[in-house]
Amino acid sequence: MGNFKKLPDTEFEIMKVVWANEPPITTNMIMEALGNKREWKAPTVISLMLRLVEKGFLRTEKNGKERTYFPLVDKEDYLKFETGNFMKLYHGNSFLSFVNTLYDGKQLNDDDIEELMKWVKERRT
Amino acid sequence: MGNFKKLPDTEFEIMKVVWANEPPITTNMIMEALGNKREWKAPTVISLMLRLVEKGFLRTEKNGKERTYFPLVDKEDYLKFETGNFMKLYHGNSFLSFVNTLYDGKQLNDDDIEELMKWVKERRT
DNA sequence: ATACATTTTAGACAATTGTAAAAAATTTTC
DNA sequence: GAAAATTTTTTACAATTGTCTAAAATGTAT
Repeated sequence: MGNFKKLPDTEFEIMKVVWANEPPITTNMIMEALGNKREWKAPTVISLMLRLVEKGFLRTEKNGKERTYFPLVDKEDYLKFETGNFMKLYHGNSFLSFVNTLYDGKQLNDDDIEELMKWVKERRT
Repeated sequence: MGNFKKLPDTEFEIMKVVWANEPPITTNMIMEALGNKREWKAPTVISLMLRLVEKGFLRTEKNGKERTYFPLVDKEDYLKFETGNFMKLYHGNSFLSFVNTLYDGKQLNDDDIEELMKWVKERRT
């Protein structure tokens, strides 16, 4: 669980692929998954994975010439961390400030609110 | 209006103080406002302000030995930008993903939800 | 075994960020 | 108006991030 440090964008992007796939993860999985988004050369990917290992987000094993990776951090836990961070930093932990900003920025539509109402009702059982 | 680039933490911290005060802003205002949080030397603050000028977030004037600064970007606009960014990057723009994460992380309590309901009702006039 | 293909390692480099010492400019005070 | 005080300018430097080239390691096909 918690007590992370924020990941740089590229490392987080790698983690998203890691979380979306069944371990063991290979460099190739990453490169294929990001194929069109990122035109990374193999050493780029490998060096990012290495940094993630150093930071404790992945562990790695060597099998023959290949290297495989396994996540050590849960997506949910990391998202909680980032989300809490964000709320504190940009909205002083005010949920309403967040909602208003989203709404003003037209990122929150009636469907979202509908869904939300459902969520609230369910939660109130 | 929009089209910003994300500010580094320290620069954003400066901007928060800028936004919270009536311009013209001086280096001293910043240093006092952050006094306990940040033990910055004067040149540190000045160099951060300079970077903000270069990035188009502030403009500056020289009056005698002092220099004063004025915001060129609205807090609301910048928050919209950061918030949109965040939602895309960490929640794939799903409001429910966000709410669930907050809730699981115990950053969202019943009062928040109460407030939110009020907000929704008002908005529906 | 040899040459080829694939993957990793090592090392590097420029841009950005966080921070400030030393030097210069300007104002205040005696 | 010279010395002291304040503020800015210049310059710098280490850590981090984004990216890769060249070299080494290992596996595969002949």
